[in-house]
Amino acid sequence: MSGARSRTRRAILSAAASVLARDRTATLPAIAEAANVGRTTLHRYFPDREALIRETIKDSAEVVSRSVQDAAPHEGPPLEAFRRVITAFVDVGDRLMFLFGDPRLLESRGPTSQPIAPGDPVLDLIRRGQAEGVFDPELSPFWIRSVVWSLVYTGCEEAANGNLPRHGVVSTVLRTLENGITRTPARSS
Amino acid sequence: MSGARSRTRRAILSAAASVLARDRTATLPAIAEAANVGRTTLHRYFPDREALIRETIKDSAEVVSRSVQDAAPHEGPPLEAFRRVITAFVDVGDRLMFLFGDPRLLESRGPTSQPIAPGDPVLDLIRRGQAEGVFDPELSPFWIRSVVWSLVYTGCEEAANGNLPRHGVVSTVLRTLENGITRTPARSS
DNA sequence: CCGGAATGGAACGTCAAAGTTCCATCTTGG
DNA sequence: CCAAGATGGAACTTTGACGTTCCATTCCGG
Repeated sequence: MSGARSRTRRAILSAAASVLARDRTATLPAIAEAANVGRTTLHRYFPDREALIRETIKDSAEVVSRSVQDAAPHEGPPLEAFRRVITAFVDVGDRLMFLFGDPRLLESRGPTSQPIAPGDPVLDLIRRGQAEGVFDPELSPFWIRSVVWSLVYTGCEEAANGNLPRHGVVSTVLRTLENGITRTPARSS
Repeated sequence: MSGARSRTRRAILSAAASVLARDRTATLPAIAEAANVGRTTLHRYFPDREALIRETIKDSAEVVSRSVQDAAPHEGPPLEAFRRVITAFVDVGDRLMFLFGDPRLLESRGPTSQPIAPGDPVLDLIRRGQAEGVFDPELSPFWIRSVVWSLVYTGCEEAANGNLPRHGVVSTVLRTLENGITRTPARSS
């Protein structure tokens, strides 16, 4: 694959994730325009809408997965690793909002498929945190993971709407995740 | 408006919220079938899709708002009132998932419109809780409200997917909201 | 500089959803 | 019981996205 093709393909996938994150009913022409390519070109790379969605999911999953791996979730104290992971998530907020914006997206593609992080390092991190007595052992690791996604998603949304400064997303999400919404009762860190 | 018309209208609005919550691209025939009415009847009540969506939002907002008011958020200790509100939210989970499932829904309808709870009692409750030293005063009330919606939504979703027992949603969401995901360090209740 | 690759635009056919009309049937209040 | 209202089904037109084809133009590596 030539350099041009590779570049065009990435541009389309990136634009698709971004546009579809905000409106999953976005038309193909709209996506093509966002990617600065003609509608014809889009069809040349992805025969139909279904293929585009499928490839965009795959690509976004890879981007997110790589971002998480770079955060080295299995190294260091759980809370610190956790902070790195959250930061990584926020950095790829667009892809995350695309992947989790549509509840049906991740279900409808293959049974028990785990598009995000095969062998999910985040789940491992959560379990490790519980084993070391840092995370609440009474909450299911799956629930905790859902909460993490949910709050990161909400943080990105608030930032997108201007209700929260970009740089404040990570700290706000982290504070909420660690303490909930109640006043912090001077805990032994 | 006769009794029959009123009943049919409610059935359509309820079905629309339920179906659209799971798939916002659902067709009108699908909604009509879910409401047990003919497609013709649906068009008789709502001229076009736009009108149906608009009225469904309005109706769902009223249902949620009434549910919150019944929870008496301004009475009693903030934490207890808060528990009642969360329970009320989960009870109308279908409507909530419809209202917040699409980020564009609440933005695109009227500028600065606050379809949910005009004069929002939930915000008042949050502010009261902060004033009384129960809720974290460093988090924005708007952020806290978003977190509440987000976690209730996630809880309903997990329940819908069978990952969480119906009756456990409220307690799990509450525990997470109050403590976050970290181990609870024997706090003075 | 050149030839193939890549792109964009225009035009066309296809198709499903949306919206409309008409009429037969059923329900219901008086 | 009866008439007005409410409903459902069938058939039709319209609309817009989708997918395809063809060709002119631009880009880029050799």
